Amino acid sequence: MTQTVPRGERHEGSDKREAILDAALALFAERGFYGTAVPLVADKAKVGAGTIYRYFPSKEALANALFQRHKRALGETILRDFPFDAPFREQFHHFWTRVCRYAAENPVALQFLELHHHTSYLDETSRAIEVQLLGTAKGVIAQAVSQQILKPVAPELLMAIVWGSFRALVQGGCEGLLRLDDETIAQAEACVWEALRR
Amino acid sequence: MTQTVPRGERHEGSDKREAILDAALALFAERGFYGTAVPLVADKAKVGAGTIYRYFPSKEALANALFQRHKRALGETILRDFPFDAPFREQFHHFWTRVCRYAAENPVALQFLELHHHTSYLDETSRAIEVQLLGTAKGVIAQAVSQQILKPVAPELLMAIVWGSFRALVQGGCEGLLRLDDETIAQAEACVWEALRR
Amino acid sequence: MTQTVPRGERHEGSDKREAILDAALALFAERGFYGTAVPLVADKAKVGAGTIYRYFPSKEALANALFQRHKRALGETILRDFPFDAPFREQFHHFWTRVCRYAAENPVALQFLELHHHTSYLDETSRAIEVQLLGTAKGVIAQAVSQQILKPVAPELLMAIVWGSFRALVQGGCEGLLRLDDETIAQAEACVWEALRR
Amino acid sequence: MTQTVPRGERHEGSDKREAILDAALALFAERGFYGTAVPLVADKAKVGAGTIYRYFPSKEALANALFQRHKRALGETILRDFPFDAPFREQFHHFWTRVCRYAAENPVALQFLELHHHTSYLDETSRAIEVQLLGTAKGVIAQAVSQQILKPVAPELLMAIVWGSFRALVQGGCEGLLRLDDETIAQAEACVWEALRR
DNA sequence: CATGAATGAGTTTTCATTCAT
DNA sequence: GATGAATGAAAACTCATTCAT
Repeated sequence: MTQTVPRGERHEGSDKREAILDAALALFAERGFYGTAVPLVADKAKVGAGTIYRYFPSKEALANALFQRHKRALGETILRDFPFDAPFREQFHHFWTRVCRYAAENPVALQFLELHHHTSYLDETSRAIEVQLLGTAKGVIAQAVSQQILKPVAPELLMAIVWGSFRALVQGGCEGLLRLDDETIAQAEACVWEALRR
Repeated sequence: MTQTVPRGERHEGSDKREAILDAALALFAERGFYGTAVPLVADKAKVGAGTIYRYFPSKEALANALFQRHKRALGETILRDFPFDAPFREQFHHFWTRVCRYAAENPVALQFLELHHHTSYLDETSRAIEVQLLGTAKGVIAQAVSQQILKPVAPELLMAIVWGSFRALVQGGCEGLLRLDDETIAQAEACVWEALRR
Repeated sequence: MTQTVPRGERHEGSDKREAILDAALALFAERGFYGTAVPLVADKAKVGAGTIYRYFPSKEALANALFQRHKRALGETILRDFPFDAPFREQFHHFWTRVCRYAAENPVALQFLELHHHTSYLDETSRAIEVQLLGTAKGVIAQAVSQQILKPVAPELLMAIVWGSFRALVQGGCEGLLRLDDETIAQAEACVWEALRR
Repeated sequence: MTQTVPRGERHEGSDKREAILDAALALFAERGFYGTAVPLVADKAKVGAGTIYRYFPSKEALANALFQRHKRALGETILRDFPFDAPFREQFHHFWTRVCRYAAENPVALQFLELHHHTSYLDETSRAIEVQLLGTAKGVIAQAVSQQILKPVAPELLMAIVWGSFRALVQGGCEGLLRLDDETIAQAEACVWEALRR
């Protein structure tokens, strides 16, 4: 019995914990937070209902752990190797490619992250992560606007177009209307770029 | 007892029914379907909890009535005087202006219509309305694509950009990041049009 | 159907509320707070489990309402017509007679009031009532001590003897070892008085 | 592995068993039987939750072991060297001194023994010990009554005064209102004796 | 018709007990 | 033997729905 688990990891990397997070992700994404009963998560994760409470103090805490995990992963996906010094066109390409590839590989996570009503159960930490990412994005966009690379409109408007298009793409992908293959991603990038650029 | 109600409308136009629908709209939009308790709707509508069940057979039915009412209104807003024979650019202008104005006037309705998890409680009728609107839109777009007015990509992709941008705009408006005034609407139209056009 | 309930009493005097309080009193007295499940109270009160929560926001609140009601009643029993200006012997007689008669008529209430572990769920109001009664008692006793009517020992010691004897009497009554008839009450008074008096 | 355990004691004298009993005593006394979770006992005893079940078949059994241990100890404290042939006054002195000293040294044990709701989980053995002690006491008292040393009232009444006063004293001690020093014990004895004696 | 008190099935959460390690 | 993670039955509490008034 060769144990592949090297460190003294109690909870963080536990099998059950992962199973619970995965089950919760799928169910929350499909049915929403309030529409998902805890025993349903337990069943899907193949653990007892009580077990969930050994890993998370409450249903809310579970949702927050989930949100933070995936929001952080998304943030890292975008920011890893981000070409801060390259021209904005290239920055946008980086962003779009990464974010779409992430969505293609984790469609459910995206679906979950973009749920409404996060507000009612997300804690400070979760909100802080969100705010920070948005702030970074806004900074980059605002700079490009002032450099007359992008259309002379409010950065928030451009961000809405970019992120709204992306979200709709992902949702279309989940509903089977669209496939998020490389070609579609590239086409979408070209379209959205036209919306942004001066 | 002088009845001011002229026609045989028992329920359709009743004050209470309207109050219930309004209250439910606000609450569903804010807290979601599962996050909203029926007695809360009753309180906000200033009727007894039981009264809701005189107008709607169930909470689900209430949500469906709400969905259908506002989806239909949105559809009519778009389709009334729709310039089917005008050039696509003008059609898009018509669509965008109408839909944005509707959103500016009924932000909560839009918020509600775009909730996730409608799927779990919407009935056939509600889904049919949705599908029909989407079908019409897709037809118009596909035609414009084949006329080489729009970029040579899947109509679904273009629709995602249009509707996704619109949704994000509305949400930005609701969150106070953006104001949906005429100038913003016009700017957004110009941006999105660039995304679409060949 | 002659309604004897004249005023617009919603909750305070409601039948169900009374039934719940009575059921809870009996069960808490018999099995303790933590040993009594809410549905058990509901069953005994012949109401649905949910109904309890229409009258009391929580199990704790129910226990507090119960405690305050009976502690107040006990306090009033003692203090009504209390002969503040009479000699202490007469004051003691008043106290002992009243308190024993109250116990004979409400043995379960007494049993409940003297439960351990009230501390963990009683709120400020409940505690305040308790403290006030004890304060009054201590004042009266301390005065009698300083008048050399009672033994020259700490008032707390005398109070412990009085109240401890009384409690044990009541408990003996509940367990069927003792009957709290007038003769027993008088005998006990005589005994305890000897413990107190100089 | 040098075993320091001399006799064949597997369980009886084990360190862990003692730790569990001590932890349970403190927690049961403070929070009651139903208010105390087994894992809490395990934590306080610094053993695994499962370990408790190696020493006691159930939570109830643990409570019974605890009750029997301390009730027996109390009984032995009273009965060791009990002057059965001495005059009753001396017997009472012996009893009162021993019992108060025991309480001063083991306040928590006393607090536990006098908990309500023992009834719901105590077994036959536990009850038998209680009954036997009470029987002995009653015998001694009844004899003194018939010898016209004590007031001509029911022995149960006198016992209630003695034991009730004692309990209240101990409780006052636990709550910090009273200190169970030798002087207080002596004063209390004098007071209670006046209550008893003819 | 309108009501809102009443309900019990369902929700989140706890905990005595078990069992693989 | 000892452990503590795992569990499911049961706890406290909520809420969609009904029904007597």
